[in-house]
Amino acid sequence: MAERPPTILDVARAAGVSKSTVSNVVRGADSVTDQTRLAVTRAIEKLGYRPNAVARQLGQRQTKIIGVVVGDLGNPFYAEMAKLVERHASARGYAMMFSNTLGVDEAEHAAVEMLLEHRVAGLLFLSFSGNADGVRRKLAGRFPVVFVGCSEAWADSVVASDRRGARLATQHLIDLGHQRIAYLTTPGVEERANVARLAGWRDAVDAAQLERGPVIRWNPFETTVSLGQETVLLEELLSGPDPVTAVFASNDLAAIDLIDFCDSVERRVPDELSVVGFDDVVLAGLGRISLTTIAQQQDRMAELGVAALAERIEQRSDRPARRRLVAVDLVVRNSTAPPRTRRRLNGKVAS
Amino acid sequence: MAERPPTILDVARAAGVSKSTVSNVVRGADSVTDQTRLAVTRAIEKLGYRPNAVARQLGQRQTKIIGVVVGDLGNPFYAEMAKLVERHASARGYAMMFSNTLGVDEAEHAAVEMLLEHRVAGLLFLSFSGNADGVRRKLAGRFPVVFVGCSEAWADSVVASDRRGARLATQHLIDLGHQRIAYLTTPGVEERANVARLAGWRDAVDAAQLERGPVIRWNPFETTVSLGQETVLLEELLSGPDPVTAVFASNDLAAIDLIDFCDSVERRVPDELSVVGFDDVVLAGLGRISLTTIAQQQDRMAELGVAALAERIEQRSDRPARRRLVAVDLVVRNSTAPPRTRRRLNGKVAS
DNA sequence: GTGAAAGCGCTAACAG
DNA sequence: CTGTTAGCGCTTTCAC
Repeated sequence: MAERPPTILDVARAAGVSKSTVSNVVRGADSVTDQTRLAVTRAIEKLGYRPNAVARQLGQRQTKIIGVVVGDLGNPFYAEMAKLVERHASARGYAMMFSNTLGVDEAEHAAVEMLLEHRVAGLLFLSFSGNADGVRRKLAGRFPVVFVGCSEAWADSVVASDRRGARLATQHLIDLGHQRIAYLTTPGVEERANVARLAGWRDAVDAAQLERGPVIRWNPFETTVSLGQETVLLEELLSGPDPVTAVFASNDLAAIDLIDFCDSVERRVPDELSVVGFDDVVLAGLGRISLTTIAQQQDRMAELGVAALAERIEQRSDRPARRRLVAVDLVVRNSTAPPRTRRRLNGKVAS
Repeated sequence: MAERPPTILDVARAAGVSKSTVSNVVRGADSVTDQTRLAVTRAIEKLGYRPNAVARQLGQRQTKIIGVVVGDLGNPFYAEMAKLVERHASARGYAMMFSNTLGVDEAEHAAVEMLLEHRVAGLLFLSFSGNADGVRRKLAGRFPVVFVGCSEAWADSVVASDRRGARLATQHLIDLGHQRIAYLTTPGVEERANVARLAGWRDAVDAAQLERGPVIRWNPFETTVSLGQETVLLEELLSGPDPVTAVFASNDLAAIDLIDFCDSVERRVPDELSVVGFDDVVLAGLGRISLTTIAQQQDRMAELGVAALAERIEQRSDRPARRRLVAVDLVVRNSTAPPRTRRRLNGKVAS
């Protein structure tokens, strides 16, 4: 199959002009007579010529590809993000190469390396393993890089106002009357985001002069959790003499897993436990889940991220790294309610 | 920033050998003395040389990139599929370029064109717009193509046993005692798959000598559905004198939307309506959703798809297109139950 | 406006 | 084993 595809030279011959002329019309240069342009165009049609991007890239010493590294495409938040980034990038004429790192440091390293070998014009990180000094050294200051939804001091980034969102979420619980509010995180949550959200939770709890509830690390496959050094049963934390009545989870998936757990031990949400998440993944809006959460403006973030990267690529400016914060919104649904009530807020809040 | 990166020539000079020798060690050719290999390796380290994949591709007239076209990365089923494909492809040394077509014909066309310009080694479709004759003509028989989770007669494909799965699902409902079983589909379901699943539903209903229930086309944003030419309220279909007691939905998302709808009109699932889906997306397994469904072996499909594509790419054989069927399994959860035997009064919905 | 010629960084025979 | 020599398909000066 596949006898070699026609080249610019074949077109030139067929149209009776030179290589360069064909090149000029293909690239839409203005300095071409309508007549020759027509002749060339016809030859292109006739031969079914398709420009070879690889050759172009080599000639220009520059590609129109942006490399996207993402931890887990299976996570709906990232999948959505990837899709949006693709949209904005392709609107600007960039193609994308993807690399899924599964959150493994090594894989991330290899992914970056592969992308660089392909001479992508820039790198967009949708997630970044904390421990990646090697990557920083390789890239910092020499290569267009932008972080979206995560951030590193050495490059541009676009992030949601994590801390503010966490404050919002926690304040919502406080407003409902909760006194003992826990913070819960799971593996697979971006570490920086985690830290910021924890801080926001602390801000709100402290500002209300409440005692801080426990900070829980939970692996959803298990029934125990880590509390500092200790390991205790998750179930016990939620009951006991002075039970937690509300939990702010570091992201929606964690929140949903928690709700699932509550269902399994017949602890009712929100009657007996209020839960709020972070991200507002599609899932959270389903009637059966109806999770109160903090919504990130994903499309806006993708847009800004791609714009920042494009700027770095096209202007090669050396301005210092810039960090853009994108606002977040509290979305109240049915996973939160005042503590220990029989009554329940009925009716869904759509927005 | 970025003074040009070192080339193979710089390395050659630094190591005191020729270009080709460097090339030989970079590609891991065996015909190199340990001594020169060492010298070259050191020079590479020292200069921070990174092979230029673009140049290699041009030289070899062949890339190690596979182009993946997908309709909607936001759909968890596709996102998962994309991730798995990436895994298997990168295990075989292929990089991936993605293109999200949003299900738009035109975008799909453009995506294919862009991927071809980049001279991807092969194309893997995760979804394919029915109307794409142009694409077929462009590709059929001349270019390595494989369809995964969808299929076209003119290329290799790997699909789940849609028809068999649909039979399984429907039979499950029949076994539970349902007599009036509807088939429901929504936009965004692959047309081929839809047809096959519809056929499987028909098979089972007919084999059980039941009257065929309605075939419903529903756009989840609306409260009405299409029934052949007619448009009726979805709610009416489910109540009325001879109500549907079970629905086989063409995929999980449709099923979940239906359940959501039922919740909103207080029609209880599974007590008053049994629902089964298709795909077994992660979502379906959540306690609160607990959807009975047909599980596809996504990882297996991704693996076979990538393998088939790799074979086409590497062997350039002209064997006829092959279609592989991957088995599916019924996963019974809590969205299905025996029908309630009592009859309803016209127009009155029991509370 | 159009053509000629010199790369881009690497691979791939083929000599030595 | 290593070096020499052509390309790969296109871009990009720079003459004409």
